[in-house]
Order: sequence, then C-alpha cells, then structure tokens
Amino acid sequence: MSDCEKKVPEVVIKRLPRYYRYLGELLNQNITRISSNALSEKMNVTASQIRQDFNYFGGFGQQGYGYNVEHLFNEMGEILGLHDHDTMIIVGAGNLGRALANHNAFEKRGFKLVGMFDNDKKTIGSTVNGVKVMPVDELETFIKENRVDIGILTVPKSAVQETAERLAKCGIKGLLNFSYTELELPDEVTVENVHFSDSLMILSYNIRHRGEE
Amino acid sequence: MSDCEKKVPEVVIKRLPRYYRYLGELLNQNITRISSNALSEKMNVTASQIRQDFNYFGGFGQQGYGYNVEHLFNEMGEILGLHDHDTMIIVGAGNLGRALANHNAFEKRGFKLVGMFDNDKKTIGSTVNGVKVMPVDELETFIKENRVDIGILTVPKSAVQETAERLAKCGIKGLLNFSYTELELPDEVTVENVHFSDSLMILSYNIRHRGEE
DNA sequence: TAGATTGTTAATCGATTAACAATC
DNA sequence: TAGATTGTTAATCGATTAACAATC
Repeated sequence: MSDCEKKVPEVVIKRLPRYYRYLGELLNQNITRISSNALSEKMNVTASQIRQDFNYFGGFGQQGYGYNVEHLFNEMGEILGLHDHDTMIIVGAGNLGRALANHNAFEKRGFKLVGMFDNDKKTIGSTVNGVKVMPVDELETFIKENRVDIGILTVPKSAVQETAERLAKCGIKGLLNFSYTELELPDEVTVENVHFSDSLMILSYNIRHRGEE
Repeated sequence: MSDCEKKVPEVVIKRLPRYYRYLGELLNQNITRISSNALSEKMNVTASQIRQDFNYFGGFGQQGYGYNVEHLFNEMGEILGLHDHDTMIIVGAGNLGRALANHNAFEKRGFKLVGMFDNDKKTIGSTVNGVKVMPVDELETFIKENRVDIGILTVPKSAVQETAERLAKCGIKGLLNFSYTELELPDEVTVENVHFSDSLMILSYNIRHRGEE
C-alpha cells in the first residue's frame, strides 16, 4: 500500500521501530495529535529528521496541524509489515529459544509463533507457550505444509550455518540469528543479527569513554 | 592503554565487535597475518574503511606486511575493555534472565556474572549457572559490598524504569536493557538497548523490500 | 484571515572511498 | 633493492540540519 520511488536508506529503516514505539506510547496516553517538533523533543532527535524520515513514505501530516497519532501509528505498522501477521518458527529449543517462545511481545506486534524444533529427544514433544517442539528432521515437511515467513535461530553456533542453509532452501524469507556468527546465505534470504555479546562490548567501550566531548 | 585524541564516531565503535569476531576466527584458523585487503573481502567492507577504523586507535599494522592477527585481536579486546573483566548482575530472573545467565558466551568474552535478583519468592534462593538469585530488596547492599560494573535488565516493562533508577543511584556505570522501553537516566549511566521486537520489525520491513536496487 | 506546521529544497556536516607518499 | 601494504590526506558521497514556501 505504501511507498515508493527512491530507495529508503537503512539508517532510516532502523529508526522506524523507535517511532512506532513512541507513537504507541502516545496512543496509550490518548494523545490524538502531535507535531514533529513536540515529537522531536520527546525522542531527542531533530524535527527536521522526523519530517524527512516520514516523507520517504509519503506525507502523513497536515500543515498547521501536525500528525494524527493513531493514523501515523497505523501507517508505521503497515510500512513495517506488522499487519501481515508473519509466522515464525524457532529452531533450537534451548534456554534462549524457550525464553523467546514465552516472550509475548512478538505476538503483540503481529508475529505469530507456529512451531519449534530441536534435536534433543527430551524436549521434543513438549509444549512451550502452546507451541509443540518437533524434531529438526521434520523441518522441511513442516515448512512445506505450513506458511512460515521467519525463522529464529537459537541453535548452537556449530549448527547455525547448516540450519540456516536448510531454511533458505525451504524458501524462508527472513532469519533472526542469535548466534555469534555471520551467516553466508543466498541473496534472497534476509538476515538480521541479534548479537548479545556485541551489545555488551559496545556498552563496555562506551562505559570507558563516557563524556568524551 | 590505547587512544586517543579525536572522538571516535559511534558508527566506528559499532563495527569493532565485528572486527573482533572475525579476528578471533582467523586466530582459530591459525592465520598469523592479514592485510586490510584480504580482511575486507572476508568481511564485505572496503579496505579503506578498515584502515581508517583501525587508525582511530593508532597504527596496528606494518607497511608491506599487513596486520598481525593475534596482536590486532588483543588490541581490539583491550580497546573494547574486555581485559578488565567487568562484573555483571542480572535483574529479573524470568525466562530471559535465566537464559542469559546460562549463556556462556559472556564469560568467554570476559564478562563475569556475579549475582541475580528477582522479586518472586519461588525463584529467590535458587541457583542459575552457579549464581544465586537474591531478593531485589538486597540490590543496594549487594552493590555496596561487591564490585558491579554492568546491570542487565530483564524485568517486566512496568518495573524497568524504576529498577534502572535504583541501579543508577548505586553508581552502576552501564545497563543492558532488554525491555521494550527507552530509559531516562542521568548522563553518567550508559545504556545499550537490546530490543528483539525492533530487530524483528526491521527484518519484516527488509523481507518486503529485498532487492530494491 | 492569521498562525501553525508541514513537505521539500538547499546548505552543512560527517562518513566513506580513493589515492598515494611513506616505509617496512 | 623491489614489492607490498600501511597510514593519511584529499575527493566523493550520503545523511542531517536549516530554511522557507506551500497550505491547512
């Protein structure tokens, strides 16, 4: 429905979830309209940047009035694809995989967990947050018979590249990779990394250089 | 030991953990030297950028030779503060908190978990990966009596701002925030956010716009 | 209408890339 | 020494900010 003429820079896309979060908050507080200026103060960015960012996707505002919060929130959700209700599977039902399965924030934002997979006989057959853990062997069959948009990878580092390739071969479009590894995959597959260790290292650096001009 | 004259841009700092990861890999493969050019091909960035990045911290290479992998790896670790062995506590011993406590990658990179805290009577007193779960009431006492550099926040969204403020008051230097919230804290505290939902939304957007020029 | 605030163009700033002299 | 590759300066590119005409 939305966009597009010029390619939207990745830096802009990375900011969208933050806008979405703030707009959701405003909505919760029953605030119906906001100006780029007011939002810029809340978010600690320039009003100019906000207007530029929004205008990559077309004008959502109205001169002299500002932006309608609910409308903007919905548009943002639409742009991010949240209204399509992507389905996800988690491969690797260890501590992290199970914690993510129990993490209801995903569902709240329109992502639906439809299956979990593991190799461990002890966890196979069990249920996490209402979702069954199946053997990894059945990955291909499952994906053939069910719509699966996104794969979440919480397998051990040693297995992640191979697992990712299997999912890619099944035609999965996007992967959320929690392994401390960079995946090498065909261009059709989009990968987003969540590297805890990286975040911790960046934090560690910044702690030591706080306040440097 | 390292740096510094000019402030290092945040974009550069965000790349450091990735360098560190690749260098660690080369080290594992017993590769002793590498040129910026060879590394650039592996990492899919320009050799120019690599040299520029490294030179923010001083020259680690040698003309005509390249970079010594082990030396560079160690320097990088030093810059990131990994050799100081920062100590961490986890506040919120739910699914995610416990999964992180069991995540040995942290320890491997020089971060040491020294305590966990929760409000739930059922988990208090239990042990996760060798670390005791204490009542949140004892937060202040614990931090007074032990060196704690970093706080990991895995408490429910409703409690996160208050918890962060308590930690800030205790003089904690850095927070790793897993809550779907932006924290507002005094300038002395460094915050790094890990927002799963954001990553998922960015992935969702990118899936839909793959291959756009 | 007058005031407010957008959408958009132009100016600035910073980051990336290219080029090359220095030097191992 | 000749070849390779860095460290660094200069050129380019892109992103952010400023400014303002359009318009609700």
